[in-house]
Amino acid sequence: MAAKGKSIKEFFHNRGLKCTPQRLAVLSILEESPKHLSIQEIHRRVKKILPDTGLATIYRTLEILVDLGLVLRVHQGDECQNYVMAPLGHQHPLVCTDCGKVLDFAECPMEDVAQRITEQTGFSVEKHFVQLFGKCRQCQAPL
Amino acid sequence: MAAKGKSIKEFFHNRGLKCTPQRLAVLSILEESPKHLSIQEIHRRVKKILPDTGLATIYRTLEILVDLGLVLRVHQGDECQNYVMAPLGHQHPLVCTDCGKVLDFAECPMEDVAQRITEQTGFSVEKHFVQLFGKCRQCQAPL
DNA sequence: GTTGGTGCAAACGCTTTGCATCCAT
DNA sequence: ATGGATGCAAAGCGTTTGCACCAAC
Repeated sequence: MAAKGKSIKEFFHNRGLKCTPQRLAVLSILEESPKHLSIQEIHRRVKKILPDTGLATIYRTLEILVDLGLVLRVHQGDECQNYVMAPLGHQHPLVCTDCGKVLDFAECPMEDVAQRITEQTGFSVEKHFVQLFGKCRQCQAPL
Repeated sequence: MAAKGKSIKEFFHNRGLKCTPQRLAVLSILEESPKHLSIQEIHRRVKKILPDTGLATIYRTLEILVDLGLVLRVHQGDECQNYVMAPLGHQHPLVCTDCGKVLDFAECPMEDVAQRITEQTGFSVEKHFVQLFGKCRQCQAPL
């Protein structure tokens, strides 16, 4: 996180994109949030830092960040517009259904499964989408 | 599928719901489709059988069918309003990104993973959402 | 005969778009 | 300086809702 400022800037520049305060704000908000956020919530938080930010900018920014692979879109039942920072390696979200917090787990059993599916059905698996839901340690604890 | 007509009817009645031609039409369309369908596509097909069917009915019907667990909502990238018949046992969809066809695979490695996650993090996994994407045998074949 | 279901059309709300302005480079 | 990014407001469009009528029970 320390040298992130510079590398992010380069990251944008290398792709012919500008590094704007709005984009940095969205990134920093997602980075600091343990749970996925809705577009509305992201907008609300960005406006605390940059009060004039329009909702359209949030939409445009998130689209770019998802394209860049920095941010992940999370689908949960009816809720299809939630976003989290993309984990660095290959990981999957572990979403707490109580508090909405998101952990990650790196272990991925899908490679093996994919292999077997290809052998059995001829279907070649190219990607997978996995999300786990449950209760985090705190939310399990009696209050 | 033979004695389905009667059991479906009872299925609705047992829940205080009526068994209408529109609901049966949606079910039969989903049953006969190997791939998931969008709301618009379902509407189009229902109208071939019942020309006066309104779009609102499709929305209302799908919501009920999903609640009943008969139908599954599929999320694929930006497309969040696609529906397939729910597989009977515990299965996961295998979606072909070319033709949209959906196969199922019953093998589920998640139980083991869930166990290990609980041991390592204290997070208790209650459910999981898994979708695989790739190319089915036909779509891999050279044309 | 009841009551839930349907069709229609209007309302709604989220998302996208056009355009003038601004600012990162 | 200049082209991409932003803010604003309007347009667009998928989804939901209200209500009168209809049909399953």
